[in-house]
Amino acid sequence: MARGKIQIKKIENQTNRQVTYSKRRNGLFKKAHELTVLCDARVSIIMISSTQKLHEYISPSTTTKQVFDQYQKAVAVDLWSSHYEKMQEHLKKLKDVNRNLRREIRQRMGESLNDLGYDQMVNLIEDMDSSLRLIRERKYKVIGNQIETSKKKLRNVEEIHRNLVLELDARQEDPHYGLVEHDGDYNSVLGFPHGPPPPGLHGGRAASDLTTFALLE
Amino acid sequence: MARGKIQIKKIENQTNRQVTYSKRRNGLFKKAHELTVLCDARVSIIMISSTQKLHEYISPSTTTKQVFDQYQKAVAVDLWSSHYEKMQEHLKKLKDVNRNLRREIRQRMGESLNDLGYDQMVNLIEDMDSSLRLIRERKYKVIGNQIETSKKKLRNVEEIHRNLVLELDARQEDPHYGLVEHDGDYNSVLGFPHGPPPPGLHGGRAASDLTTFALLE
DNA sequence: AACTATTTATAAGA
DNA sequence: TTCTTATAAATAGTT
Repeated sequence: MARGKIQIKKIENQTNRQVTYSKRRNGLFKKAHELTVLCDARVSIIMISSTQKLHEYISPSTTTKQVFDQYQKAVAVDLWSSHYEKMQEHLKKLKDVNRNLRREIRQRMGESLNDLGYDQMVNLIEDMDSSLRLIRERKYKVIGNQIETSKKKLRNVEEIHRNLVLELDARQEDPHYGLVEHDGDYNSVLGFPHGPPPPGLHGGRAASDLTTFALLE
Repeated sequence: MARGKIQIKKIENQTNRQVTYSKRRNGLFKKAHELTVLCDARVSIIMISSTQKLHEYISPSTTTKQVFDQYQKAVAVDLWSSHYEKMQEHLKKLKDVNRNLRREIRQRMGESLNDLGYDQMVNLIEDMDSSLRLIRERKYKVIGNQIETSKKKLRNVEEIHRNLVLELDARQEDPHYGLVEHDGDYNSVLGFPHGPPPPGLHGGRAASDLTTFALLE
């Protein structure tokens, strides 16, 4: 309507469209407000842009809800229920599921058994028995892993100990053998972070096979 | 806006107001429609005149209800603020509880055991063991009850049998003893609804102690 | 409902 | 987004 007439058809340029939307939205809201004041009317405008953004105008003399209610009375359409009802339904379903889950747990804990028929009870026992077997298996596996880990650590400690002894022997024969400065700390690596090292392990300096440490992890 | 500027304030002249309302309403709807087309937007306008007449514009691409639903989703928090938020919270809590319950059941079924520490696993096993004992106890009790019931039934049957035998003996001595018409059906009462009566039980007529039947239930 | 002088809205450009 | 401005569109008051 200015600097050239325009056709009323979709503006393809995204930016242009956005700008026009913003400008005309303001224009529309201004007109709506003038109408509200001049004619003592109530106006509700809700707009959703092509980017799904929502804007609204509502006459100061009322609320959107009031206008909606009036509209409902006139058109006999229920505008409010759908949202609320869906939520209520969802809530109810969740509560049901919840109740059932609780009951199942109670039964698995030996309560509320009156709800169960004899056959169901037999099934439950079978199920729990096999579950228990599974869990016990798992427990044994965990124990086994722990033992395995302990054994590995022990083997490593023994290995290091053997090396140290060999080294010591070598040094007693030749005091200059393999003398290298090194501040590695066996204790923390071997799982003795603060306590004294076990007998036979004199930590502090080491010149021997460092690849051993990689195996420790 | 033509032939003289006007103040934006209520038009007191009733007729004038009505005319302006009509003109500007058309203007507003036209603008709304242009906006709809130019910017690919959706617009809903509801107007209520000072005489309580209702007019609406809705973009052809949608329905008033759709726009309302969208509006509700966007601003529901403002409209039924506390209620809606509480519901949302409740829903969330229920979902959480639900998730935990499911996890517990899964663990009790020997799944998702990675989530459990060793001690927790030991506790679970203890718990399930004692639960299993409870359920087995219950099962044995049910079995016991069933046996008890069967025994009672058997005793009753024997009792009735004895009475019949006594009665028969009495009648053989005196053919007129206790002769009374009666169509009671022992079989259904004693748990033989359709099959033949067991040997020694000749159902059909009975003249003796009817209080026995009350005990059968 | 039509007319039209004038105000207002706004498209395009910055 | 905001400002500018030439021009299109809306409309107040009149008929």
